[in-house]
Amino acid sequence: MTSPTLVWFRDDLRIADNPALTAAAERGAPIVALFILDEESAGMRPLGAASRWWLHHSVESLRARLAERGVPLVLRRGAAGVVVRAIVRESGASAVFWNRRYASAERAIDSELKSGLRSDGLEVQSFAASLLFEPWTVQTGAGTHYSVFTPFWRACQALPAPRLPLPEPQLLHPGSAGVQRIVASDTLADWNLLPTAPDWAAGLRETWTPGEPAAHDRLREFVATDLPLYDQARDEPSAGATSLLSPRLRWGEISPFSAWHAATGAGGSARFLSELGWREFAWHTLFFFPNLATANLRAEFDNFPWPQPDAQALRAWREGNTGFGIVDAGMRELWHTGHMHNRVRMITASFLVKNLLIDWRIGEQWFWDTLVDADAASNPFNWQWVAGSGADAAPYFRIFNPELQAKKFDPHGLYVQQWAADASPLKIVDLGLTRKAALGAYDVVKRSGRP
DNA sequence: AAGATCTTGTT
DNA sequence: ACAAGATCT
Repeated sequence: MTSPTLVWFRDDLRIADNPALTAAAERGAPIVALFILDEESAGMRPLGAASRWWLHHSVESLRARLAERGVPLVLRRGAAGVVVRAIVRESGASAVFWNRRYASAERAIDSELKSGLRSDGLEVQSFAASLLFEPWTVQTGAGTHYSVFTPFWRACQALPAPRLPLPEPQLLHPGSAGVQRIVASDTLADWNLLPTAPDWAAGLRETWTPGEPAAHDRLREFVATDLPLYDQARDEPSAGATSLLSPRLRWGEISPFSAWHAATGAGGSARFLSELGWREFAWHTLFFFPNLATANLRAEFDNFPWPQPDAQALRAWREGNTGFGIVDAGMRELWHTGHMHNRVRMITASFLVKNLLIDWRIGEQWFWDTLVDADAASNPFNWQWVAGSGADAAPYFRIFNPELQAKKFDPHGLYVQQWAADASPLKIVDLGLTRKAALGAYDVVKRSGRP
């Protein structure tokens, strides 16, 4: 019996353009695939509810597709460092391959495992798969990381172009099926990832098909029909011109390399590529600032005089009952579909922080819980961008006016009509007064930064 | 990835 | 009178 190669899947729930899986296939030995639900290791952020829903269906899709190719996907729950060692023992694996992760708790787990397994004599390899540019390869002239997007993205584009995506590896080796030891697996149902009592996921089911095949279908459709109009239409939430790739990228059902080359091959859109760039920049930032979700990137924002949060206002924001059509439409779209148009994310976030004066971390946590694309880097990065506390952030005095934004980007009210036709017109705040209050609070931050 | 207001240019 | 552009916050 040949000792197998263990491929540990994490944020890369795909078969195509999966360098770890391809390298395992080339190694020739049978493959055992593993996915761990790690709710135990120190520092792991618990998945939000919408993320758990997506994960369930995406893992199910991956399991079925690997099974068709003769590769068992073992599911286990527990601290990854312990589980991987157990699976190595149980399977008799002599090599362990995975694609890299970039958040700090995950990196700590992975590097400890890599050195531990290697000193046990195993072959361990990690691969670049989830980012176009490894964070440490993008450096300023001074050898530091970037804190402003434009020079960051310029530096990325001066690096060698992103590699071509890898084709699906050949996984079925004649005679290899069934020769592996059987390794016990949880069932997905054991993990209780889906909501019950109540089952609030009907809107998610209507909206999304998780899994690699649907991700590629969407990419093809986006490139063929939406990309030509992208630059002009991406900011109109009723236009349906955005890629809808965010949850697929977050879970790695499709790689950024596939998205990059599909877009450039179709004539490209500098704007769409730069959106991929913002995703890169968010991960670049998280890599060098691991507390991005909890700490202000600009330390002077620690002096922001947040008032006691208004529980009623917060609830109205969450439920889409603020009386501002575009805010309410966005929050309802989010609740129903687990997604919100990018422009509207900025508007609703600005409203929470700058009109309700509620700490960006509270909004970030709500998005974390309700977005199917909740991403450990992009979500806190973008909240800090809106709040003004982040990297290359919106200046503190840039306060969106939701009514002007609606006039500009939803001039016919189609988006508001779609999501908030029945919303109450009663406005919970005065935009002018709350704007002044926010400017006053930011002034405190500004003055605190001076000697 | 902005808003308010002031300035300049065109009817 | 109004719009586009510059400037400050």
